[in-house]
Amino acid sequence: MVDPKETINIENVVASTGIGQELDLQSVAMDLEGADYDPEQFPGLVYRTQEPKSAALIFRSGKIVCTGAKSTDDVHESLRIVFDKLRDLQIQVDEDPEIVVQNIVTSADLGRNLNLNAIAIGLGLENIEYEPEQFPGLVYRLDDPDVVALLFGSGKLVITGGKKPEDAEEAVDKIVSRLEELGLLD
Amino acid sequence: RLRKWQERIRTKDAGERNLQFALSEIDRMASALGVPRSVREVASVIYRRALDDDLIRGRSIEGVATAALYAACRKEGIPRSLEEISDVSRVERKEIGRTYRYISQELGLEMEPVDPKKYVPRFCSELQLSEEVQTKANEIIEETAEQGLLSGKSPTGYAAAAIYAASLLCNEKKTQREVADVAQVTEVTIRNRYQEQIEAMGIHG
DNA sequence: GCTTTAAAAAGTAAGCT
DNA sequence: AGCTTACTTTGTAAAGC
Repeated sequence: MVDPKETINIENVVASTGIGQELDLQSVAMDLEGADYDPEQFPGLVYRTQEPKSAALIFRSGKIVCTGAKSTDDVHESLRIVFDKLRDLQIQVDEDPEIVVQNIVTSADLGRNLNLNAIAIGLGLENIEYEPEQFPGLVYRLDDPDVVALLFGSGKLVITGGKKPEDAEEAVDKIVSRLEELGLLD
Repeated sequence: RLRKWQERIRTKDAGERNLQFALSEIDRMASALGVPRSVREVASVIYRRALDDDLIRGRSIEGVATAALYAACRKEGIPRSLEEISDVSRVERKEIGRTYRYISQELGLEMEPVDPKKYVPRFCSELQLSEEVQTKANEIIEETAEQGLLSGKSPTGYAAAAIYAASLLCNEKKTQREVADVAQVTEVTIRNRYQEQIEAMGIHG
């Protein structure tokens, strides 16, 4: 039996940072190739990096949100590219802006099909949300780590809301042992 | 503090005044759906509880009333799909679903997933199918669900496929389109669920 | 509460050939 | 009958309405 922990894959990392300088997004939009800026629709300017692939939301305040990266290293690499692009436009950017990971989305595979109906009852209807008419996944909120898991009939799952990769590992471990003690993983 | 107290009284009074409207809306929708009086009463109780727990803030009265009715139908064992419910409500399906999940969580309704078999009598009756077909459809649902085929699937689509399969097996054939129309699902969904079900049942369609 | 961005899971749906 | 595209769910920051 493959340890479900070994199947964990980081699918998306969201992080925030700031250059410590206010920006004139109108002029940045003019000079930065590929920038999408529509202040009527959303106050942030969207800039996409190709390698690593990510999307940066740049705000007037100088704060930046980076999303879509596949690892925390990719987040740093993507933001390094964004910082350099801004410096190319003669914009002052702090030396090493603090980058804070806000959310990590992970997928994993328990390796066997799940009876979501039985799991809903077993985990307790008050602890889960399972409405297959609206969404095929069962929503399970954990307290520690503070993450949300989406369990599917195929045995695959998604863990989101974590701030570090270990959160997903702990979550998978707890979910596996909980399902095992309920006799729902056989 | 006095201001907050006054505000609470004001919103409570407003809620009580709107209660009349909410209850009449529940009555109107329940009539349109043709559900028994017991369901309207359960829906009214759920709405009142939502009002008492201040769950209506930031939501429309009609949305909470509709969600309460949806929950009541399920609690009473005669579920209506969100599609059917939205047909008699002015609130869109997505909002009804969201509001239902919210009040269900907050009020601790502990709603069990809908059993597809609950749709069989009504859908079969609308299709003028015999008791034999209903029994067969229930068998298909029961057996395939036990094999784990139900996880993540919509109850209406699941029931529709079993009814379609049963109508074929009992020589009372209904087309996928006919079944799809009463269940408000697509023929594609019936086809997909049907294939899985007959394979699990060991039937060669 | 909404707006925007990203990604996964799996089911459902709609449009086109 | 496929194939493609797109929407449902979860979490998260940002600024502004």
